[in-house]
Amino acid sequence: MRIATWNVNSVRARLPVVRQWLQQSGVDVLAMQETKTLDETFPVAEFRDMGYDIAISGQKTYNGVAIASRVAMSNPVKGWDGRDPSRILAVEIAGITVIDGYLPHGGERGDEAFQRKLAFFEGFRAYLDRAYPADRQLLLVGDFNVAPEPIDVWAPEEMQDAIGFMREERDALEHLRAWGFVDLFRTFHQEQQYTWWDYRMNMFKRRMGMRIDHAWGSKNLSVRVVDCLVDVEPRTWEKPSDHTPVIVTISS
DNA sequence: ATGGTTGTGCAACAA
Repeated sequence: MRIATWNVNSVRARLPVVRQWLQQSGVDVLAMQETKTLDETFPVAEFRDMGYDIAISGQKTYNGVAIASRVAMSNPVKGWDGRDPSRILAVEIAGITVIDGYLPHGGERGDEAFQRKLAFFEGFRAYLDRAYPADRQLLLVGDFNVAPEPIDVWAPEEMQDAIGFMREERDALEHLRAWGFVDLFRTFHQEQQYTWWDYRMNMFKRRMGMRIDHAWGSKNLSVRVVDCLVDVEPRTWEKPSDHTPVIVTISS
């Protein structure tokens, strides 16, 4: 089974690109972030036509998460403790709990949103401690808006104040990971690889990006994972998202 | 220091 995560930056604006990628990749599950639309205006029929059932937790204009699956999916849970329903969506698929997360961007140091970002990571970790036993088969995927290590950004020395690579953000990310997750991409690949490139300043063409989209497995899930890779291709297409998909392959 | 781009929705904000 293959499960992917992709910040699509508006599911309606991105429909042609998402359709093309789903058809050529043939992944079983796609967790999306920044769908930017209400559940009522989500293009459900378009996903059904491609053979995918859909779980949605959206809002107008901002945020929004959704999971498309062509294998049986059950027990959708929006948010954590009822909070942030447009950022967190969990479902059960083949005995695996898949959590789709769009973690806060946070802005610059000193912005109100920056402290809220750090508090989100702390609070969400505490929620995972309460909600899930450590032996659970758990897959946490999504746009975490933080790059973990120097290799995951294009200029680590000059980026100490860059959104997504500040010391406080990296510490918050590591604290969340320490629930018991394994960074699946880094387990299988040691090379530099980004998942997001700013639309501005030709950052993609200049190969200046960050690895801020992640797939993390609990111990008991990670032993079943046989690969995790980044598919850069859809970032080269017309009208792309600024992010590109990460794919996890799990042995049956 | 600012600007650069994209999406939503039609001005301004978020990323």
